[in-house]
Amino acid sequence: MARRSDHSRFELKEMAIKAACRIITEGGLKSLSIRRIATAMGYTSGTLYQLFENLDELILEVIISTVEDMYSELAALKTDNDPEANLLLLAQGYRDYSIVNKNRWNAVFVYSQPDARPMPERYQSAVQKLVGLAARALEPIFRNHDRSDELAFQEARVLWASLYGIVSLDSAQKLSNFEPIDDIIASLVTNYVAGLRARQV
Amino acid sequence: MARRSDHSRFELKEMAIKAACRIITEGGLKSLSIRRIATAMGYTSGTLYQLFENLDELILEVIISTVEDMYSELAALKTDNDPEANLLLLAQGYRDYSIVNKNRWNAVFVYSQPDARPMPERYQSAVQKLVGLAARALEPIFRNHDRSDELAFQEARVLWASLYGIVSLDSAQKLSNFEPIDDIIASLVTNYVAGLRARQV
DNA sequence: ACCTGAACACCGTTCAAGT
DNA sequence: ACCTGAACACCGTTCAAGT
Repeated sequence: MARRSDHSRFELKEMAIKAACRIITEGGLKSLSIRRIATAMGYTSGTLYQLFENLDELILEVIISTVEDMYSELAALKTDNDPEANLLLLAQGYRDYSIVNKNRWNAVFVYSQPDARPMPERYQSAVQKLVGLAARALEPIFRNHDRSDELAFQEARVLWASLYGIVSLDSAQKLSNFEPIDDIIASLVTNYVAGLRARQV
Repeated sequence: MARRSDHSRFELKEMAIKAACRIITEGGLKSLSIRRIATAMGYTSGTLYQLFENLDELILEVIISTVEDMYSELAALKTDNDPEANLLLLAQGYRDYSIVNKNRWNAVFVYSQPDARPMPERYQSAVQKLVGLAARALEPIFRNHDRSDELAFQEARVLWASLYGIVSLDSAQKLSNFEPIDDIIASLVTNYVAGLRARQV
């Protein structure tokens, strides 16, 4: 072997990320390993270290592409003029995606940078785009403000983080599940929006 | 060696859980291993399999005791008569605990049962007690209802899950942190309570 | 009965050696 | 330059063997 050059560096990276994605989809993040990815690609583990710093960097790529993938699903949803209805639509889309792509989305929940470093810029901007969808839905509420977009984005971030908590607890079955998750999500959105409205007067 | 009986089965379990707790506190969940716990106890790894089914069961004990520990901290907080002020107090306590006991609380976030099984009863009831604190704070809002305690508990669960999302995203630095976490928490509590109030009329 | 330690089947990561 | 595969230092888990 050695010196095959069947694929460009770029192609190899793509192959690795795709293989990792498939392994996570099938067996969850815990089942992922460098050796397994290498085998799935038809290479050996050493090769992966020429493409990525380490396993964490590779996982990060899967995470980011998953967030981006969710964005394109949510962005395609038909929108409503009413902020509450719009947000409910987005939240249901979020929940649907996290159920259909359970293992992949769970990886997004569980992954964290080694040594408590912050998540990289590329991840942040992928999330930013998702939060932006909620922000646009909220904007009508802040019509009378001069900085309506900024305010909407702040509140959208709160809703995003809250939804993240609800869905992640539900997915790990960490919330005694007497109530269906849809009711919990509806409760969050309805009350939060009602609160924003009440405080705008 | 072999056959020492220096400690009862119960003592050994306690020792193992305490050792695991210390290792997690110092190096995070990732640094925990059966072998490391065994060494810290002065035993070998085989012994731990007479005390616990596997590593997951041992981690679960640490998780539960951490949730219980947080409960006793939050339960000791002095309470206010106003629901909003009371909830803010609890939420700040939650945040404080998660920062002071960062690695331990992070383990609570990250841990999930193998094979997607639900979390066991003991964990659920430990969480239940925590949610109960928020439920009691909310009750004045539902005074006029016949099932005020049930309603309060449902809404408390929504707030609990949302707070969980905010703190976990912040702890992993997954939320572009332009806003301080205290503002995000305040925004959640204020708007949610305002919404509940507005919808009670 | 209690505990050990070797054994098995895995890991992530590095790097000299081959083409 | 590209890729391999052995090597290192770890894993979780099992279980025959010792006292």
